Amino acid sequence: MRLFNDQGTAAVSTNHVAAAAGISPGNLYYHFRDKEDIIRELFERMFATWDTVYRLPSNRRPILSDLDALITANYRQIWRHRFAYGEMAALLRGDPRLRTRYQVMRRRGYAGFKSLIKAFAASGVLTALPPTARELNVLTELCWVISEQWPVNLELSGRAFTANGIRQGIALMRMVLTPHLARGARADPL
Amino acid sequence: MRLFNDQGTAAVSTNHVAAAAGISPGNLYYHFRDKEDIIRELFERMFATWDTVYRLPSNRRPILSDLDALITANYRQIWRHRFAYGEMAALLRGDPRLRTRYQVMRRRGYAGFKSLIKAFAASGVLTALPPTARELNVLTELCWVISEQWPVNLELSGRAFTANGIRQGIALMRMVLTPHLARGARADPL
DNA sequence: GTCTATATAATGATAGAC
DNA sequence: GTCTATCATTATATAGAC
Repeated sequence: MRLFNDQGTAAVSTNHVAAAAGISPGNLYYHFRDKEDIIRELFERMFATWDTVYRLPSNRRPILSDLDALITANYRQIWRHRFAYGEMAALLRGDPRLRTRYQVMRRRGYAGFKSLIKAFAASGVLTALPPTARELNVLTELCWVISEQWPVNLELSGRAFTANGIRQGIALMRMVLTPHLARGARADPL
Repeated sequence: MRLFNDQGTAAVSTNHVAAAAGISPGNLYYHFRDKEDIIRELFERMFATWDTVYRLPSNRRPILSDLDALITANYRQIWRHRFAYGEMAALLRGDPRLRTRYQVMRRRGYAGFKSLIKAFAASGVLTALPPTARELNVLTELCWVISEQWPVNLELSGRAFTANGIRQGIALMRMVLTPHLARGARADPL
């Protein structure tokens, strides 16, 4: 994953992976059927983290700072797997099996995202959610796109993924959500 | 560009490009130094279109429908060059020269984006722009990320880039801009 | 400018010993 | 499970004739 994150999947050969892992190419092919299989495994590990990352405190009602924490955790998560998000379209185009799998997990993730938004609404953090289901979908989609793309976008612009970069990303998400925030919460400092 | 859009740059060899162009591989290398050079040329053609696409009517004040038209034109433009946006990070990582060039053009494009937003504010379409320069930057960045990523995102989710897909993209951009729209303009149907 | 032919190198992947 | 050795294929890129 480190190699893929740093150089992109196309620039990293199976020989490189084997060398970095400290094993022989032959041994690598004992553990993985082919290169696509390695990438699929990395995707699965990524999917597996989704359930734990996008989770609210179970012992109390979520508050605004939970929202910030969630956004931050999300960005870190995406950054950790940036090889995937930086060339997702190319990866999915080349591997139909991975594409199907991603789209299934994406739908699940999207539903989870919407649940989170609704949970923040129920707890009074977001008091002015869009009235129609359709608009709520648009809002969810908006959050999804920004979540998924902001860390890579940061890299593209030449900036680094630092605390400051994350802060800028939170500002973006806040600008989307502010019109839906409870009145008292809006003044919360970044 | 068609091959790259359909299969991704890594999956398309120079031999494929030559065959699709109806010339020999040797001839292709007479016209282009190497594969990166081909990609750089495609990027340059893309950059060249930016000035013509992101442009307001010169003979009158821009109105709300101009904003929608601009967003639509933008999405179409991105879609036409989706090979670039679908694997931008990987492409820039592998070609420092391209990275530098992209970042220069990106800064220029970002400044143009901000000018457009200000022009819509000056003409009364956007009446409630964020008060501080900092917030205006966040809004601009937000529009930029969505512009750049929505068409590819549409593809990733399994949807097609059709009139309907574009309409959904406009809805996204509208949700970002609505809090800043003039009151009378908000009721405008999609 | 365009071609054919080819050099060179790397890649993904396998065979088979241990 | 791990290795060495190697294969077949493919890709980029060049040489040189026309």
